[in-house]
Amino acid sequence: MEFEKIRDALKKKEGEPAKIRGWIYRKRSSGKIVFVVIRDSTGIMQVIVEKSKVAKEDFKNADKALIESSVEVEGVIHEDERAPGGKEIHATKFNVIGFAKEFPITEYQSVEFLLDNRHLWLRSRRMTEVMKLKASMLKFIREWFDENEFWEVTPSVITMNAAEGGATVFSFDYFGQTAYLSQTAQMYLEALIFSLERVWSLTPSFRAEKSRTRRHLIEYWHLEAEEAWVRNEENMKLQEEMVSYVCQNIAKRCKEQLEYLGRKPEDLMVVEPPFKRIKYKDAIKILQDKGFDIQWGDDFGAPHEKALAEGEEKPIFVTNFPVESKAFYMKISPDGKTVECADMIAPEGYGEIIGGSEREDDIDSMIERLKKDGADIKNYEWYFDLRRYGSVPHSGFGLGLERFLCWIAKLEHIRDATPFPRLLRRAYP
RNA sequence: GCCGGCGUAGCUUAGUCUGGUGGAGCACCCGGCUGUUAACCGGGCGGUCACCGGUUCAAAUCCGGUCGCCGGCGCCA
Repeated sequence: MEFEKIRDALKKKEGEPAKIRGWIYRKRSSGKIVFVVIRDSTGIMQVIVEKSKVAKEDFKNADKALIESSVEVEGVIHEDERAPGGKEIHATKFNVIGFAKEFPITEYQSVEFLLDNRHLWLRSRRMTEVMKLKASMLKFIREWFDENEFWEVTPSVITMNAAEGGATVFSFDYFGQTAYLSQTAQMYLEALIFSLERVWSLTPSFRAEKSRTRRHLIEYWHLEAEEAWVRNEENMKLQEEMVSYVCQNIAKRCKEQLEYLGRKPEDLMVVEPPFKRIKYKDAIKILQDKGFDIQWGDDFGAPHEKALAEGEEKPIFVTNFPVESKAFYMKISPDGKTVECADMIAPEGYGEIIGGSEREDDIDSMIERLKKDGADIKNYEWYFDLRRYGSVPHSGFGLGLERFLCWIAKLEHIRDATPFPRLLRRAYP
């Protein structure tokens, strides 16, 4: 008989044989009977080991094996309302594969301790459900891009182009030259649209910002797309369609994970196009009316984003930010003061999850803005070439995958949206 | 960079204000129990009170410094 997943064993009927393997999740013993709850990647199931029903050695091992020991179990299914899930296995064989030492993570846990023991905490139900949700998100994202004729591409993470609007970069020695860890794949994606037209990529991005908030990771997964022949308005349409597609599929197909994490599927089912669009200048007025001390030219902080999305069930777009507050590659609007950009702000205070824009095609304008940022123009020559050889209107956007997941999974801190978070003071384990 | 908080057993903590032999729960070990639900009952093991210095007859406790961590702001996705 083959091993089966706990999910499948739980579907079996009274009296059927079962054979599972996994890790001890909980254990209680009572003299001549041991209750062992086994965990595998699909769920948990209680196993009953009775002294009179198994080999002497098997009972002894079941009795002494500590939590997180790895085990193989054979037995018979019994329906019993006292068991979690309503079914349990009465063991005929109980084989310990790896005896666990005393597991450090117990009933009481602090944030710091769990981060120190992240490699073990990943086994928790909570982290497991979050990682499953993340995998599902990626699956639906791929589906959507595939159905909308985007090509997935694999740009480099090592780059010589340092600047993206003043955000701090990690630098390192590249055989005698200074190279950087990428903060965005955007410029490489722009190069690829001249053959593939619509491209997207998923890469790690690195920000050496000394940010210490629940919305920042030093290393995060950056989902970026770039589209030829697309202007800002259509760019927003693509974003809201993609985000809605992911939300609705998560709501329909990941109920178990959502329920465990406390996110109602209905919250995500309502996410559908179109999303509300607010121009920056109107957003400023709204914020002033709400009592914020903010004026034209100021960038939004977390409290501003939260206030703007207050009462919204769906994300909103804030468009047309002042030229000075955005990156050199964003196309300047006809008014000359703002750029053709849009930030997507998630509801419930989760903040900005997407930044996107139509791209500038005027080389002189870009050079002027780059110089203001103190960038070395010669590293951008290749990028200007893209405007010299058959330039087309084009747009793109970048989504912080962990921020998106934070909102979807209703997480309190972005560190839980990734298995090994890189934080300001922590890169171990 | 700025503001705030916390470091006591493997873990979670009481004790710090008001100085006088550091208590408990969990985990683990031993014993008991044939239906437990993060079981229960009895016993046991476990502490350089983050580190350095100062005050004092006496410091976990008061003072100064160092280190580590957490929360928030700013910046950003």
